[in-house]
Amino acid sequence: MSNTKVLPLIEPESDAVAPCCPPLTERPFTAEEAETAARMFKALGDPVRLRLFSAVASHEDGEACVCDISDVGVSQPTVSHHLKKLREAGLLTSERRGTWVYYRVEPSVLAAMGKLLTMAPPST
Amino acid sequence: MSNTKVLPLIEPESDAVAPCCPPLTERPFTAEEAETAARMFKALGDPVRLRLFSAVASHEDGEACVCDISDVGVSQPTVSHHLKKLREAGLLTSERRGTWVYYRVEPSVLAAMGKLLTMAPPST
DNA sequence: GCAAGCCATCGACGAATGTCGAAACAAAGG
DNA sequence: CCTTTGTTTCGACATTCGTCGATGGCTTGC
Repeated sequence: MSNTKVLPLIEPESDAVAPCCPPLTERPFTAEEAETAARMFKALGDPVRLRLFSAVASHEDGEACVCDISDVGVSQPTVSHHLKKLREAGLLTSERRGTWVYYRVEPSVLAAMGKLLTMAPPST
Repeated sequence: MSNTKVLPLIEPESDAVAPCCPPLTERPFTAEEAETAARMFKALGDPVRLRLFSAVASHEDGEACVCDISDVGVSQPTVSHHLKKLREAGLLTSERRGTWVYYRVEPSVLAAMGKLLTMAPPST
């Protein structure tokens, strides 16, 4: 058990994070842009996921143990399922430290989604 | 049944528009807040709807005829279905003028959703 | 090693969703 | 009127989604 490796923890899912699209108001989205952006919106389009995400985002140091945020009215497997969805959408990352697993928000994603929703400045 | 109440004319859909929630990062969302906010994110969580919304939002004067934005790769009834969903979520409004129906973005909603995604300012 | 606690995965189920073609509705023009 | 054109509604279908209980994998502590 010489499992001394420390950080092969970068998720393959993190490519969903990247800057994807201009503001929604700038020009009509292409099919590809829409596909990418919709994946992120969809991830936040469920009440339970939104509560979980908000719980992590507002928690101390921007990270939270699963055990701290599991009280959202659904079973434990369901919580785990939703956290996985949020991970796959690139909104959260997870890391195991000893007994517990900690989730953390990917800050660049919030910024990217925020920009999508900005109004275009009055063009001339 | 002297129902003299004055304003039953408000669309049932328009309540989804209102200021609903603090930034996601401020504190954990309540179940109610999550329900409201998730409805809006869900509406944008489909690629076709996102393209339609973007097409309207980026169109001249912020409004567009259905016939101008129907080229998103699905049948016309499906376009109509998605536009209805966006209306019900409070993101778009529609108005018939003669032969054509025009859709228009509800600007306050973009602002509200944008605020949800803002990072909390460093506390103290 | 073994029991206990935390978290993820599996398999199954009903409900919701996206899609279409056909049909209905509405306005405009002959 | 009747036809044409633009848009919505209806009915049906396959797929996806949210949920659960049961099970499995890790890590810690005895």
